[in-house]
Amino acid sequence: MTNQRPDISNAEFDVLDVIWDDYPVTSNDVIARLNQRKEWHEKTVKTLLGRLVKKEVLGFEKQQRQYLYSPLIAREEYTKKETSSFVSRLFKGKIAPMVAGFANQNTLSKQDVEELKALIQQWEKDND
Amino acid sequence: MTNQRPDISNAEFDVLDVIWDDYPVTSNDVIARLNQRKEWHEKTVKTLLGRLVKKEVLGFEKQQRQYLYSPLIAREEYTKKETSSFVSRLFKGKIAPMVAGFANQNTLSKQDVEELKALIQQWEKDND
DNA sequence: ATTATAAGATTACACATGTAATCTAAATGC
DNA sequence: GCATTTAGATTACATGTGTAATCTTATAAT
Repeated sequence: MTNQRPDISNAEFDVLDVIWDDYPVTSNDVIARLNQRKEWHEKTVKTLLGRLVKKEVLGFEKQQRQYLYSPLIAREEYTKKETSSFVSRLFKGKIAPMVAGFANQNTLSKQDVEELKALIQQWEKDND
Repeated sequence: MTNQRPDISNAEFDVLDVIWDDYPVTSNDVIARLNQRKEWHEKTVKTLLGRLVKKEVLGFEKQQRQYLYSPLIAREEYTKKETSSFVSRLFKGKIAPMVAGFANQNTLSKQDVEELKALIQQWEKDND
C-alpha cells in the first residue's frame, strides 16, 4: 500500500500550516490565526477545514458543538516528501544545484552557511 | 511592473521541461520526446503547447505550416524563482532546514556533499 | 484538380480550487 | 419556552487543469 498522500492545495496548506503551529484548535482559532496574514472570510476557512477533513489530512474530536481539529500528518513528513518531489522534478533529484540556484537568487546569511556546514560535518561523521 | 510569472501547471511543466532540453522544436518533436516517459495523446500535448503559448511561456516561429517553439523564460530563472517560493513557503525561507529534511528523506551521495562543500567554499571566498 | 493528411484552433468535459453564501440544527439569551 | 446566534454541512459558481475530440484549412499525394 503506497500511502497515497492526498494533494493539499495552496489555500489548504495555509490552513494546515497554522494548525501545525499549535493544536488541537477550533475553527475559530484557525480563523483568528489566519486573520493575522490573510484576508479570508470565515466561511472560506471553514470550507478549507472541511476539505482537509475529507482528504484525511485533519482529524477532529467533537467538543460540544465545536470541533477540535488536529493534523493527521506531521509537518516534517509533509515537508520531507514535498522537498523530495520538488528536487526530483526541478533538479533531477540533485540537491546541490538547488542550493546553488537558491544562493544565487537569494542572499545566504552567515548563519545559513554555518548551518549547512554543520549538516555536512554531521553527514561526514556518519559516513566516514 | 512586477513581472508576473504565469502559473505553469504540472502537465505544462512536463512539456516545457523537454523543450528546455533542446529547442526550437516542432510539436512532433515534443510529442516524440514525451513519449519516452508519458502516455499522452498527441492531442493532449498540443493542447498543452497551446496553453503555454497563451501564457507567454512559449513563443514560436512559423515554419511553413508547422510551428517552431522556443521557451520565453529560461529554466534557470524558473527554477530559481520556484525554489525561492518553495523554501519560503515550507521552510520560512531558510535553506538549511530544507537540505536537512532532504538529507533525512533521501540518501546524500558523497558527490552531493562535495558539491555542497564547494558551494560553501565559494560563498566564503566571496564573503570573507 | 481533387482528395487525403495533418497542423494548429476550437470545443468539450469532469474534477480541483478559490472563494464564499445558504441551510440546518443545536446551544444560548431572554 | 421561544428567538437568536452560531457551528458545521451543503450548495454555488467562476476559473484552472488533465485529457482529449472535433473543426478548419493548408499542403501532399495521386
